[in-house]
Formats: sequence, structure tokens, C-alpha cells
Amino acid sequence: MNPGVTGRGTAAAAVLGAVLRHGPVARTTIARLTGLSPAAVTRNCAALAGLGLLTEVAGPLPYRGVGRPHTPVDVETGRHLVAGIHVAHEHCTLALLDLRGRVRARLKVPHRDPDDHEEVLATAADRLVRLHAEHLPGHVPLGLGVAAGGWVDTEAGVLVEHASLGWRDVPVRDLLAARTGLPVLVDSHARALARAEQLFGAAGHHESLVHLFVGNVVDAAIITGGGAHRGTRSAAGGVAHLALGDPAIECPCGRNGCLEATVSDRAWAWRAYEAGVIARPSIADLGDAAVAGDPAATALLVDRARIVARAAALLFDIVNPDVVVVTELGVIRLPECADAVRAEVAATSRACPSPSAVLPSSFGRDVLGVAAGSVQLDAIYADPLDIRNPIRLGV
Amino acid sequence: MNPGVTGRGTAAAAVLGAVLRHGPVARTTIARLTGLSPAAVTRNCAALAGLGLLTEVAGPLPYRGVGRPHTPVDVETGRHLVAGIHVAHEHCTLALLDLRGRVRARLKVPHRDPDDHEEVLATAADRLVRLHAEHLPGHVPLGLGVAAGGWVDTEAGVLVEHASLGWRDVPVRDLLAARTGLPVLVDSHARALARAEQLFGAAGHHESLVHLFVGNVVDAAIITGGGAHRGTRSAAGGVAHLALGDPAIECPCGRNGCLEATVSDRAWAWRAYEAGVIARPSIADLGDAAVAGDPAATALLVDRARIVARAAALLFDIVNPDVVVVTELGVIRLPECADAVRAEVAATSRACPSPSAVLPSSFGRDVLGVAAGSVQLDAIYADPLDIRNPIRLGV
DNA sequence: GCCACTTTTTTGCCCAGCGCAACGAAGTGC
DNA sequence: GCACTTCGTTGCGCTGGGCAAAAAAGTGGC
Repeated sequence: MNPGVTGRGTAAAAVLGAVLRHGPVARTTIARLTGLSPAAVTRNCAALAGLGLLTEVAGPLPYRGVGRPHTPVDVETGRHLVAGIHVAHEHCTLALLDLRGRVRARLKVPHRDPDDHEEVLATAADRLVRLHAEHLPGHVPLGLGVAAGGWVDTEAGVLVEHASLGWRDVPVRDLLAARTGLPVLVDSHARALARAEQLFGAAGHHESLVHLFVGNVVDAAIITGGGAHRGTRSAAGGVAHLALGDPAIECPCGRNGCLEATVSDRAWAWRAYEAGVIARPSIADLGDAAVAGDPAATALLVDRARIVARAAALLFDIVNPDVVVVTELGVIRLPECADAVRAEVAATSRACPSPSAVLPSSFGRDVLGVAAGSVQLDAIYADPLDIRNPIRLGV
Repeated sequence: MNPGVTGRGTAAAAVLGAVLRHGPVARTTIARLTGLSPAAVTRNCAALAGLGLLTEVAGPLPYRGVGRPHTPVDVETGRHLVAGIHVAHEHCTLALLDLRGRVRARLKVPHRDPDDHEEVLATAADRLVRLHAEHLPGHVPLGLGVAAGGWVDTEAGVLVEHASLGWRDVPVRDLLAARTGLPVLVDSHARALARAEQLFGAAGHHESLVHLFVGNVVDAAIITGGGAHRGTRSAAGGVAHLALGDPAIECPCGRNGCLEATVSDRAWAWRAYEAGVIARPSIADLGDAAVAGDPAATALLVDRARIVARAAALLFDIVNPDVVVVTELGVIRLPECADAVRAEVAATSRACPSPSAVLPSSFGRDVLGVAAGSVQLDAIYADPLDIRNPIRLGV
């Protein structure tokens, strides 16, 4: 309750957050970064080290010639890990992450019967247990994060409505907790990724950011003042059906010109396929063609980037975040697309602070796993002293 | 630092906030509302009463027949007040508000020389001192809030750029503080009003709200999770230049179809004037005509409401707040306009929880004064124990 | 009028957690 | 070996919350 000290959350969270962002770092530096007293930093570091979240490292001391040298501390990545399950249309992506959000093991599990959610989740859980046993048996799992597209009730841990699988009111948390014995948290894909970008990605230390995701669904997530913004009905960031797209395209929602109907992976792949640019309607093929140097493919992806930029510009104007992170195939793989978005945003938006405020996503092929694990990591970094060493994975 | 107890801010703020919202209320009820223990409520109430922010009232006890009766406490409106100066294009609006945000005295001061900001502010300050001496000499002023359209640096208390007066980098806080001896806070019009609606208006206890202001400028303000969202460059809520308006209309910004260029008071009054509905291009005349029953005037205002509704729908989808409060002449004065907005939003937005989530502004003719005073009241309710009884008004 | 009973409010005590300041630690340069 | 500098730790006091016991302020029965 001392003013201006910790911002939101506990002091321990502030300390751990500073350590995460500023690599191996001396305690006095942490004190400066967080505004805490050196004494408080020492005590919190001790508590965090006791939980195995922090270690002293024998730093490559860049000695300053005078005074007692630093004893840098860093996030302990060798003892704990976090599991993640991302539930998509055709498969689950499983991942084990360390506390720096790095994927240490991954596995893609196709759904046997997509309609049978119990079977899908049970299989995912079992494979996860095996993944852990095979790859990182020495690491203690702290929890499991689940990310999915669509509407999620985070409090209840229920997947209210999955965007493409058609699941309804699936009690994901309880099902997976029973099967793994781990604490389980569930959140929407977009919010999880936004938080991941803030914790581990290029968006680094920015206090506010917007994450714009373009895949088969289009969704945005807003983070302001330290926390993800959910909105009344957990529906914040609904940009899918804004009329920013091609007015000639009908959307299943009944209106025309919806952003999602125009620029989703599926829609754009079809557009490219029909234009004869690729041999089958696959967005990955389009990306490969463009990366290989096909000018028509590149042009198509740049076109998409320009439309995506309209949404980014809108978000800049309305939310005015420090940065907008864009997860979209073209922007990630082709510099031309990223430039196109930046140029378009700079030209359209009044509030975009600088072109460099538009960033491509940082997680490459591992996005889905990182998203899922980050659901749990978010909670750990928000209140690190609250972790309960769980029962061993696998019950 | 005890989990889940006070939400954001101090316990005293939670207590005072609960008292503000729930009228005269028993301490036990406050405990239930805030999640604090009865003991903590007692202590905080004592502290707040000591500062003169709270009183015990000899309540009209609705006695429940058994047990010790309540001793209701309420916000003390008879000892302190807050001053406000709203700086507009042609005049300053001065107001003295009590702690419930009610305007107790008001005065409109036309600018003698709009270009001479020092003179304008000095005159406003002097008239404010006189207003206090004449009307409420017994009340102790706690501070002065300044609201203005345009770009405001709240930290520095500087009006970076006024929307219509053309002022630049005016150190409003220092000028007025020197002249009045009061603590001065400066904020943008839109944010101040949003906060006022949340504190004193119909938006009551909603945690998140968006305020959409349509006057000669068009602006939105976003409040989430307890605090106004400023954005990186204090530019959050920039809806003025979204392409939601009439594509035939050119905007000074260089593009076409901007919302502000289409629906601002000035623009719409001209439209009505040119259509022959009113005798001179005045939005007030248009409102009067509509209220008097002129169907053409009403139709024009309903048209405007529909366009405004597009912005409201957009804000619902992107921010997903509990409510959107609309400050616009038609919506405030004509039920038809409010209904038009509700219908349009319900039809367009996917995230609007219910038509009743669109509310007209609550402050009638006093909006400007309330906005200005609320800049200061906001700070008081955010950290009530922090008030310093200032030097007597007038130095 | 007095007592049992109920509910509100206060008081006393304990405990977490931070800041302050003094102290111990670990180096360099002379 | 000693002065000096900076880093990290420890002891102490303060703030402010919770818990539990006590006090307060009524009603209704006798």
C-alpha cells in the first residue's frame, strides 16, 4: 500500500517481472527498476528462490572496477516447467515451456473424433504426460494452460463456444485437472498470445499493447495497464465483423464486407487458388510461394496486409497502445508485408506513435504452444508466491 | 496486499466509493460491499470522517425489528467543495461542486481576448474566487479541476493543444495554482466526463464504460478496470476521424467521410439550416424545434443519432464495456434519438449486451461544470486520505 | 423495570510486509 | 594491510489489514 511502489500486484511479482525482462540482473538494479527498497528485493528474491523460480547465477561479471561486485539473479529455467494445450480445428498442439516461455518439447496430436471432446482432451492429457516423462522428467510442472479460439469463461474454466469445432460448454478445466492432477487455466487464444508477447516477445516492457491475430479467425486482444482486458462478456477485441473487408464478400454473419470473411486464411487461400497463384487453397503454400520469390504470391499477401492494416490503424486510434503486434503469416514471413502494414497504418492512423510500433509476432512456428503455456505463465508471473507445487504430473 | 480485498487502490477509496454509490449506508453493508472486515471499515470511516469527507447521518432508520440499528454514514457534502473550470471556444464555465458532484454554483465567463490565455485564465480564477466568497464561503475548497477539449498532458498540467482556441503548451496548472492557491488538476474533457458518469451518473457501479461525446468535437473516452485509459500519447478514444460519416463530406484532416466532419454540432446545424428546417445554423435551435414537435427537425436528429450509433457499435465490439454513455444533444433531449441509437447498435454490434447498455448523459445543462469539477473529484475518490486541506481559496 | 436476545460497531491483539538504517561482505587501488 | 566503494543482509519500527472478544443499542417478554 505504499504509494507508487509496486504498481499493480504484489512486490514479488514486480521483482520477478523485472528479472524476466532484464535478464540476469543485480538486486540493486531490481530495486531501482521496481522502486522497492533493496531490503524488500532481497527478501522477495529469497522467497522466489525458495520456490525455485529464481537463481543466483555466477554471472560473467562486467566488473565496474570498484565496490563489491553484483550477484546477478535470473529466472530459474531448469527446475520447473509449464504445460500447454492449444485446441484447434484439426489437432491439439501440446507444449512444455520453461519459465522464460521457451518451448522445450512439443507435439501435435490430430483429433481422432473432433466431436468427442472428452476423448480429444483425454488423449491430449495422456500424451502430455508421456511427453513430460520422455523429455523433461526432471522438471516439475507447475500447471497447465489451455488456449482455444472462441468464447471462453476463464473463471469457470469452461469453453463456452469453440469457434470452429462446434464444442459448447465444455468444462475443460475440470476434465484436464482430473486427468493430470495439475492446476489448469483456460483462456482465449488471442488474449493468451497478447500476454505472451508482453511477457516474452518483442513487445517487451510496453505497458499497453494490442495483439491482432489473423488466421482462420480474426481476433484482437487488448492489454492496458498491466492486465488483459476481457470486457463484459469476454468479447473485447471483436474485430472479426467490422466492415473493413471486401464489400462484395458475404459473411456467414449475414452482412457484407466483414474483415474475417475477407482476410481469413481460408478466404485468402481460396482467393489465391482461384487466381491461379497456387495449386491448392492452402495459405501455407501461398506463403512458401511468396518466400520463394513468386511476385504474384507476394503481391497477394501484401494486399492482405493492407487490409489487416486498416484494423491495426483503427485499434491505434481507439485504444492508442504503445504497440500493435500482428500475428499474420505474411507479416511474419515477408518483410514486404510488415512494411506494407507499417506504411498503411502510418498513412491512416492518427495515433500511431511511429512505424516501429507495429511489430510482427515473435514466436514463429511455436505460436500455438506458447499461447497455451502462457495462460499458465501469466498467472505465475502475476502472483508468483501463490504457486502450489502440484501433485506429480500424471496422477 | 491482502488478496482480493480492495481491488485497486486503497481501502479508504473502496469505502468512500461504496458510500458514494450506495447512499447513506451502514458500516456492515460497506464491509459486505467492499470485502473488507467490519473492523477495517470502522477504522477507515473514522479516518474519512476526520478529514470531513464522511458523516454519520441520523438516518430515517428502516428498522428491522431486532438487533442494534444501523448507524448510516454518508458522503459529507456540507463542508468541502471542489471548483471546476471548463475552457471552451468562447467562454469558460466555472462551477463549484459538492462531493456528490452536484453543482452548487455556476458562472459563464466569456473570453475577453481568446488569444491571451493568461488573461483568460486569470479572469476565470478571479471570478471563481468571488463566486466562492459570494455563494459558499463556509465550504472549504479541496482543489480545482480543469477540463478542456484537445490534447492535455495530465502529468505536467499543460494544455498541449486546445482543439478550437489554438492555444499551445499552456501551463494551466501552474498559472491557476499560483492564482488560487489550490491544487489544480487538468484533464481532457472526454475523460473527465466519462469519469463523472461513472462516479455520479447513470453509469453507476459499472466497472467499465465508454463515453462518447458529440459536440463541436467528437471524442470518446474509455474506462476499464477502475481507471481512465489514456493511451501512449493521451490519444485513446480518437473516433473523430473514423470513416463512419458521409463520404461526400471533406474533413480538414484531408480525408473524406470523417465522423466529426459529418456529425459535429456545427456541421449538422448547417445541414439543417440549408435544408430549411431552422432559421439559423444553430444546433440548439434544431433541438428546440424537435422538442417543440417539428417532425423535420426530429428526423434530422434521428439521422444523426443513427450515424453516432455506428461509432457506439464499434466501441462495443472493440472494447466491450458494460455501458456506453452518449453525450449528444438529440440523445439527451429526445427519446426518439436514444431509441434510434439503441436500435442501431443492437442491429450492428455483436457485443452490445443489451439495448439498455446505451445511456444518455446524466448531467443536462451542467455537463461542462461537472466535467471540470470531476477532474478533481476523481483524484479525491481515488485516494481520499491524500487530500491536503489547502490554503484558503484566493491566496 | 429488568433480562434475554440480536445485530452493529468498536477495541485489542496479532501478523504480513515494506522502509530505514546500521552492518557485514567482497571486491579494487595504494 | 588498509582505505574506499558498492552490494547485499539483518534488525527494528511502522502501517494497515484480519480475527475475535467486547461493548453498544435496540426489541420483546415477563
